[in-house]
Amino acid sequence: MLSDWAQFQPYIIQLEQEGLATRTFRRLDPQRQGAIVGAILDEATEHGPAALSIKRVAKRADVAVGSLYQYFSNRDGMLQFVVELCVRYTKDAFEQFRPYLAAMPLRDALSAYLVGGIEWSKTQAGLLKLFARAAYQGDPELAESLVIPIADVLREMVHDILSTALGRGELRPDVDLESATRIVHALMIAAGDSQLLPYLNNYFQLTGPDLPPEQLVEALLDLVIQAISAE
Amino acid sequence: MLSDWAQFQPYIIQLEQEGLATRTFRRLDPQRQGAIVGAILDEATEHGPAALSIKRVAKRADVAVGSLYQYFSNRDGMLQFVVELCVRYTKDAFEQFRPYLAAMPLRDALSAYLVGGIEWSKTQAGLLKLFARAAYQGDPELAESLVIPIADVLREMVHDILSTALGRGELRPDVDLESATRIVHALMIAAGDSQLLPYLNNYFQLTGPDLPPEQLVEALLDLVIQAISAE
DNA sequence: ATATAATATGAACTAAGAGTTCATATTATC
DNA sequence: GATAATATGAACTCTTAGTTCATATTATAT
Repeated sequence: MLSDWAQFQPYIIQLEQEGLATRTFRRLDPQRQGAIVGAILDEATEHGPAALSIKRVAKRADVAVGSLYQYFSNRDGMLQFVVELCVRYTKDAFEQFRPYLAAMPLRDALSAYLVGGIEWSKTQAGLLKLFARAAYQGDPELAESLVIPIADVLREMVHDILSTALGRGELRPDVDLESATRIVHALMIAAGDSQLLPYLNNYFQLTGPDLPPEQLVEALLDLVIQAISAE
Repeated sequence: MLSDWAQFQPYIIQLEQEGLATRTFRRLDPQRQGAIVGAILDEATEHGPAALSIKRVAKRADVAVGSLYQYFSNRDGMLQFVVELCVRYTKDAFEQFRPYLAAMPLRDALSAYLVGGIEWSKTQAGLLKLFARAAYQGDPELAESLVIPIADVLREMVHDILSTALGRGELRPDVDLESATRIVHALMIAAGDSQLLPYLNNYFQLTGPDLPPEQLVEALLDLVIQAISAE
């Protein structure tokens, strides 16, 4: 279920104007809208967005296939709709937090970024989950329209956090900001995604019987701080 | 092309005895064997092992579909064959390097592990590439038979490297070995895979215009050393 | 040289699943 | 009560998968 569905309205209006969804879809009662978008997201994260199937989405949302064709032009249009919804909503959400995070002390900022990102992804919608699934799939089309735009925002946020910390003298003066940003960005992704998509932890093995998620986060922050912070 | 094909013979004999390949396949001339295994690996890393298609493999290896059924019982058997080949060969290869890596100074060991792992994966065969592709796909069956076994070996190697370094007093005495192992393991994976499967770098963004692979490796090692090494 | 076994081949079959359409039923609106 | 809007899912086409098997080819043995 998608909480606080109202906040998606502006995006839906915008996407209707761009022809990615029909008037009929916009005028749908919100519960049905939510069920449909939720079903698309769930399907896309389960099988990967490239294998998104209209028939499965219809069954999952408890809606007729024919109806989906009243809402979207076709399968690709449907996928494009959720992809755009995902990109815009996620970007805006992160942009909103950006100044607050940059203003926090380094460790608090990284912690809030990671923990907040995970929590947000879990509760708000499968949006960031969908994004992660797309990223690990390698579809060239989604790379351009989805993966790179959001990955850029995420990396820029880490960059912001680190560069303001550097400005405040919290970092060792000899750290290379660019490479540190990239490495921390990748670490945050690995830690976040192995909680969001548990099967990834089979590979990354970041958490385990001896190291529950909360403890991992602490250890991760300790390590990063130890590596780049002054003293 | 698979270099040094002879070294795979023992594995093929073993797998024949276990019924994963036929006598006919074992007696095939090596060039044909290599072409087939190469085609399977290429297909599996391109579309992901779960979507491995016999017809595409046949076309790629320039062999008739019917022939593949003389070599393997069916599609699943074919997949199981390469998966087992991958697991056993990769595990053995890493086990072989293990003592050497553990004996090296920390930074050299990590560097050799990462750079060597990448080079090995590129030249020897698509074996480790296939493994990485499987890991990012989330198929539960492959998780048990492929991802977890190899990921365990990789993590154990990092653990070995770090724990012997600790024994030699190269690490800060207060580092937590377990969490450090897991974090370094994940970092190595992210760095290695974003070179092996370039589309991953769209997400991890570890390398970029300002940071070519070689420089990233240096930066990564610097950061890890700074974080956990004594002084 | 001939007979026999081993191997190679790809057209043909079956089956599942995809995307899409559309005639019809239902609901809302005026 | 009439007209427009929306909902529906069976039916269609198409692609592609896995698999089989009758036949052709090649190797081996006598």
